[in-house]
Amino acid sequence: MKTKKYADIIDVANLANVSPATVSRCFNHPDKVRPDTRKRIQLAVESTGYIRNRAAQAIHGRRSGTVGLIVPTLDNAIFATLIQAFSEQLNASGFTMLVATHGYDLDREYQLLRSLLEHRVEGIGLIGLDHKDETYSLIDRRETRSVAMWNYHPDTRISCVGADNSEAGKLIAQHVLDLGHKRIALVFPDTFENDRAANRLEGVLSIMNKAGVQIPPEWHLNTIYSIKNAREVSAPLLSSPNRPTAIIAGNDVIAQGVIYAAQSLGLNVPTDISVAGIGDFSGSAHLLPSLTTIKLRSNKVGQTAAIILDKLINDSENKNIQRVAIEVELMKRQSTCRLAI
Amino acid sequence: MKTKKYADIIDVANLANVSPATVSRCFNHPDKVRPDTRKRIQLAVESTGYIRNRAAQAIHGRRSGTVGLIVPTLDNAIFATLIQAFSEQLNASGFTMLVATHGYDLDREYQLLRSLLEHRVEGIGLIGLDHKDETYSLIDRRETRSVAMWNYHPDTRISCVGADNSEAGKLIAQHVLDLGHKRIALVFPDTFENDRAANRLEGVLSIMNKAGVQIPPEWHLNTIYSIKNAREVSAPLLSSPNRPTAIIAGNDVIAQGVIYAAQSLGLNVPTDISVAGIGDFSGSAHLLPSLTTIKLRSNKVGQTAAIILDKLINDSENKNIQRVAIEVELMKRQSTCRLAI
DNA sequence: GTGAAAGCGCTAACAG
DNA sequence: CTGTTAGCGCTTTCAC
Repeated sequence: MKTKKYADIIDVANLANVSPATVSRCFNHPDKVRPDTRKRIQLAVESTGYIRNRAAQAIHGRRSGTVGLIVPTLDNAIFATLIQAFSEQLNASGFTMLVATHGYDLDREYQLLRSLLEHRVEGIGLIGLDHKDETYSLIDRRETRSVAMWNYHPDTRISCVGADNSEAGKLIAQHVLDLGHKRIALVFPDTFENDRAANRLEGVLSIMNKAGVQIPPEWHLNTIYSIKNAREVSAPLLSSPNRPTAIIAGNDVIAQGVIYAAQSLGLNVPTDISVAGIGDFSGSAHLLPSLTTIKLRSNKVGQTAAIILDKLINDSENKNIQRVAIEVELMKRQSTCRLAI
Repeated sequence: MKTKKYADIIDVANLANVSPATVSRCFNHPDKVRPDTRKRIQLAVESTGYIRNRAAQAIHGRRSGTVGLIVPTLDNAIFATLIQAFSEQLNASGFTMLVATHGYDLDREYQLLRSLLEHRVEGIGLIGLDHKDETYSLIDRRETRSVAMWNYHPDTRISCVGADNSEAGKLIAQHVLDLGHKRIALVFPDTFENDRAANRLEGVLSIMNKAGVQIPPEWHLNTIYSIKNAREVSAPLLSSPNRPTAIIAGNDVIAQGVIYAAQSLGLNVPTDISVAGIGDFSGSAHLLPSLTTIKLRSNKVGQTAAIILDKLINDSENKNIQRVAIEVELMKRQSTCRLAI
């Protein structure tokens, strides 16, 4: 004797006096089932406590109803907004999101992609454009719909949507130059396997170069994404008698650390030193002083990416690579000011 | 003629000159397959580009290899650390995490639970202890291994691991009282469908009561989780001539908003007004002034929860409800000080 | 240690 | 509109 634990589609069918096929149809093509039959099935579902088995659905090579997302880390305000928007938009299209984090290890990213593919995700969201060749080939080979978020680039192997980080770097650099600064320092995260930071830096440097402004190597500081580290790393620079008049930080968290370093050394931001960030994180507008930065609209990036992915998955037509640049915008606020003469 | 797109277990079997059954065994019980056979299969897997189909596995009522996580939102530093730790520990046990967000809507949470169950997750992580009765019954009915994170309580329907938020409230309240304050205001988020905030508030109030300190209703402010809103909401209170000498905020983000409100009104924190938070978010130690708060160790909560869930899933023995309280700790920092006489 | 065969729960034709 | 039939890709008894 077999004791089934949970109701399956057959139990529902029996109770509703229809065939399993009809029950199945009722879920997948409700319009093809007569309303009263539908109601009977609905009732049977409730009274049996039946819960569909997506796995059994997915086996037909059909929809698994999941989309994978691979991010470096969740423990970071940086991606939070992005992921939230991505996830919400995806949910609205009926997908459930499988998330995995690789901790900035691209080998791990490849492994995670394989693992998500085992779950037969219908699409993949990635962060950035810097991925292993294996990762790209696997995506190609399985023809996995995919979209890279965060970074826009006109020439990519997969669809992408993101801010033009190079443009962001240029904008903030130009702003600082426009204020008359020439003695400028940089506090950036490591650009290794982090193309966002690399692009921003490249943007900043290109504008500096064009303006003929040199940044001495010892004024190009390296930090991790942490207020604490940024603060520690920039303190020596700020306490030097020969300090810069402006600092451009690789992102807002770093900028916040720099501001704290300055303030605890008794420097006024911005009159003693201007500080600019990139990212416009939630909260940046409400710091004291409020932070001049570049708005990246990460929620729009996440949402747009989800829409593109949905289209890639559902429109058998539009299989071409889509590339969307989300505008960046200079947010002039209190932490930067014109250089006193 | 059938054109299969991707290699399946049969292709692998043919290439390796074994039966599909052996290939399957090779994945699931490698020790039951001779090493050289195993190697041959391994080779065939690589050359065919075969990727296992978890869905087909899951259909046998066996492991889906996924665990579900339902959180109110991802767009919030509050849960980021927790989720990251949970996810990492889960990954270490070989699970992939399915994440869904309900935006603080508990009806939606129930729907998401159903949806995750459709994917046959092997376990569920939830935030908080406040859930619909349907949610709890569904978990019971399907005997879903589950763990509630964030909040500890000695009497729960499912396993839980979290900080004792009531204790956190008590600790911070006692600290403020110990500093001699009697004119104390509260800035808290809405406690509706948010048991963490409710427990913290209850802890604070119980200590206040015990000490005979009354908090006038107009000094009990309500805000959402945002620096901006907290700042706006607390400004009127702070600019009143008859202002409190200390403010306890429902969490660190709110506390930061309160501090900014005070500072932009020209008040010194802590000499003019003490401000305390709860949570010890990353960054709180590096604010200016650094924030006195209660450390909640959310990474430990997430990690412990994942370990418990893994145990619940894999140890057929230990099916009892587990409850773990993660210690809270007062972090005395610069934003509070003894009341000047 | 390995293969053959019988499903797992569901869905997509195809009839009716 | 609904039922019948034939699998999807894999795992698991049972033999061998």
